[in-house]
Amino acid sequence: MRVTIYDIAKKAKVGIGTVSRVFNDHPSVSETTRKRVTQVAKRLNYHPHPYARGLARNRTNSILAVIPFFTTFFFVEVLRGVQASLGERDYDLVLYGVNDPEQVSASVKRNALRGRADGVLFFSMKTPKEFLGPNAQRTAMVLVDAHHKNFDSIYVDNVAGAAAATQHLIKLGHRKIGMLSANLESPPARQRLDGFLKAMHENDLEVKPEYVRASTSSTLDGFTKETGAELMKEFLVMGSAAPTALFVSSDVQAAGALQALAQAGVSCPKDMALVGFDDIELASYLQLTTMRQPMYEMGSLAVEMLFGRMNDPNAVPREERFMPELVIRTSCGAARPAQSD
Amino acid sequence: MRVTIYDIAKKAKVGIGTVSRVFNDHPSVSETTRKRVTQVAKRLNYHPHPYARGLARNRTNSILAVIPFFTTFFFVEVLRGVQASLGERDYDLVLYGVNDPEQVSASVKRNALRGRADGVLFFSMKTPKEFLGPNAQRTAMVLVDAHHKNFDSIYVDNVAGAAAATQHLIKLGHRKIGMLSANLESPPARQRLDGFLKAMHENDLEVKPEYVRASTSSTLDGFTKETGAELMKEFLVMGSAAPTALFVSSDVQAAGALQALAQAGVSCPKDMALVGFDDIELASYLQLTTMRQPMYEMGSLAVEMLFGRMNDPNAVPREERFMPELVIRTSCGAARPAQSD
DNA sequence: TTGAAAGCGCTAACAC
DNA sequence: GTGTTAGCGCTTTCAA
Repeated sequence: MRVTIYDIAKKAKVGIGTVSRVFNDHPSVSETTRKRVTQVAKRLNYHPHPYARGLARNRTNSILAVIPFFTTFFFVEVLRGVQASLGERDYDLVLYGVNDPEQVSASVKRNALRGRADGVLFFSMKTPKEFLGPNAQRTAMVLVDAHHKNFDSIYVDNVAGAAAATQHLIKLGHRKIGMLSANLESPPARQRLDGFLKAMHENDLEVKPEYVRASTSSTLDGFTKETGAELMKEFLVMGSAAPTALFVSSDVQAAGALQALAQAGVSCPKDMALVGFDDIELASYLQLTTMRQPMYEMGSLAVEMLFGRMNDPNAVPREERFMPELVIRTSCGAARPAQSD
Repeated sequence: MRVTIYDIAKKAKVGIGTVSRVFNDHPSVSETTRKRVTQVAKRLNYHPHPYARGLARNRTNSILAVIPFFTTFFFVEVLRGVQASLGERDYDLVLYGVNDPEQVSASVKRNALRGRADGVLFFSMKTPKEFLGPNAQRTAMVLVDAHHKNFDSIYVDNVAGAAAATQHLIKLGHRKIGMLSANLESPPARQRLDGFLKAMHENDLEVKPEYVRASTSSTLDGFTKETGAELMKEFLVMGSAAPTALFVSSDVQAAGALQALAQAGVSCPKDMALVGFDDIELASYLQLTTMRQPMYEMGSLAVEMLFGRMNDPNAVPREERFMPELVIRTSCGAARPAQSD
C-alpha cells in the first residue's frame, strides 16, 4: 500500500496536520518535530499524492500545452524552455497535440473545462472561440507565437526581423532584391512582407512588382516546400531580369527554393542569394542564412507569464515581442563566421 | 463555483450515487433517470473533476512519457501515435523531457513514485535503475526504441533493416559497397553493421576492412552530422579504390556525408550512392533514400501495450519488433517513383 | 506549536 | 434501481 501522512504521523507521534505542515514548509513547526517528521518520511519513502493534494488545494499543479503537431522543431524547442521553467516550480506538463483547429475545442472541453490544469499555453493558433465572448472560459492562458489583444501573448517581431534580413542582403551589396512569400492572408506572412518593403524603402531601393511573389495556397498558408519551389521557378524564368537575392518568408519555403535552384543548375549563393526565416533544424543542414526565433526563451517566458496570470487573473493583458536574430550561414553569400553550428 | 454532482443530484432529484453511475455508464440506471441526469448536467455545464475521480478510483487516467529531448522528429512522430491511442481512452499525456540520463531518476521520483501517472513510456533510453533490482518500482511501463528482457519493449529490427538497405544497393548493381557507421559500442549501430555484413555475405560480396568505417566518438554515440562528414572524407581519400555506394547508419550522419561529398565536388548518387537509416524529417529534404521506422505505429502500439501491462501486471514481458521500410529517394541512384513526398 | 476535524468531488459498497 | 455512507490522501480552519 501507499504510504500516507497517517503512517508518518503515527510513526513520528504527531498529528497529520503537522506532517502536512512540514511538507508545505509552514513556518509554525518547531525544528525538532520538523526534523523528526522529515526523517520518518524519508525512511518510509513517503511521497505526497498529487491528486489528493490537488483536490484539497483546488489546484492541479500542472499546466496544459495545446500544440499543433506539424510545427515539430519549433515546438520541441519551445517545450524545452517550458519544461525548464516548469521544473523549478514543481509543476507538470500535460501535452495535447492537435492536428487541426477542430481538435482544439475538444481539448478545451476535455481539459481546461474540467479543471485538469491550472493554466493553458496555446501555440501558433487562432484563439479558440471557447475563450472569447461574454460567457467564456476563464482559465488562465497565454498565447505563444500568436496574438490577441485580450490575452497575454508572446510572439516575434516579424516586421523587424524581415527588415533585418533584407538589410543584411543590402549590406552584402545586393540591389535587385526580391521576396518569396507565403500566402499574404496569413498575418506573419503579411508582416514579413511589410518588413521587407520597409527595409527596401529606407534604403531607397526599388521594389518592382514582379520582384515580390506570394503563394496563394491555403495549405499551411503556403508555408511549404512546394510553394518555395514553384515561386522560385517563376523567378528563374525571368532570366537576367531576376533578382540577385531573395528574402524568403520561411525556411521550409527556402528549402524548396534551394531544390528548384539546384534543379535548374543555378548556384546559391553565387547566382542567387537567399535568406530565410525561422531557423528550423533543417536550416543548419542546408547552410541557410535565416532569422532565428528565440524558441527556448519564448517557452520559458510563456511559463512565467502564465504564472503571472494565474496569480493575478485580472491584470491587464501583457504582450512580449521578441526580436529574431540573424544567423549567418552560406546561402546569403556572406563569409562563414569561424565557429560552426 | 465549480458544478459538482451534488448540484446535479439536487436539480435532478436523485442521489449523488445515481449521478455518479450515470457518468460511469453503470448499467443499473433506468433510462428515464439517466436521461434526466444527463440533461441537467448538460444544462449546468457539468464536467467531472479528474482529480477527485482519480483519488476515489485510485487511478489518474494519465500516463507519463519520458523522452530524451534530442530526438526531436522521431519522438514527435511517435507522440502523435501515442496521443491518438490515448484520446480514444480518455487518458491524458504527461510529458517529461530529459536532456540527460541523470534527469530520468528525477522524473521517476517526481512522477511515477508519487502516483502521478498510471503507466510510463520510456523512450530511447537505458532502463533506469529505479526499475531494476529486487525492491524496484512496480509501475507499469514499456520501453520504446529500447529493449530489456524484463520489460515490454518496442523497437525496430535493425539487422533486417540494414540488410534491406544493403540489398537495395546490391540490386542497383553496386558491388563495392561500404558502410559508414556510428560508434559500435551502441547496440543499434552494432546491429546495423551486422545487417550490412549479413546482406553482403549472402550475396557473396567481399567486404574489405577499409570499407567499413565506424566513428569512435562518444557524443550521441557518434550519431552526428560531424562523424558523417569526417568518415566520408576518409572514404574519399581512397580515390578510385573507394566504394561506389555506402550504407550509412543514420540519416544525421548521411546529412554530414552529403555535405562532405558536395564540398569535394563528388556527385551523389552518380559517384557515390547513399542509403541512410531512420527517415528523419531532414531525409526528405535531402532526397535521401533511407529505412523508415514506423514511428506513428510504434507510438500507438506502445499505448496498447502499456494498457495491457496495466491490466495484467504479471504477464510475461512482451516484445514487438517492427520492420523498417525502404523509402526510395534519389541519393541511392534509383529512379524516383512518380509520387512525391 | 500542535492535534482534531471538516471538507475537496468523486467512487463504490451497502442497504432498501 | 436508487439513496446513503464511508472512504481516497491531503489541506486548512479552529481550538487548545
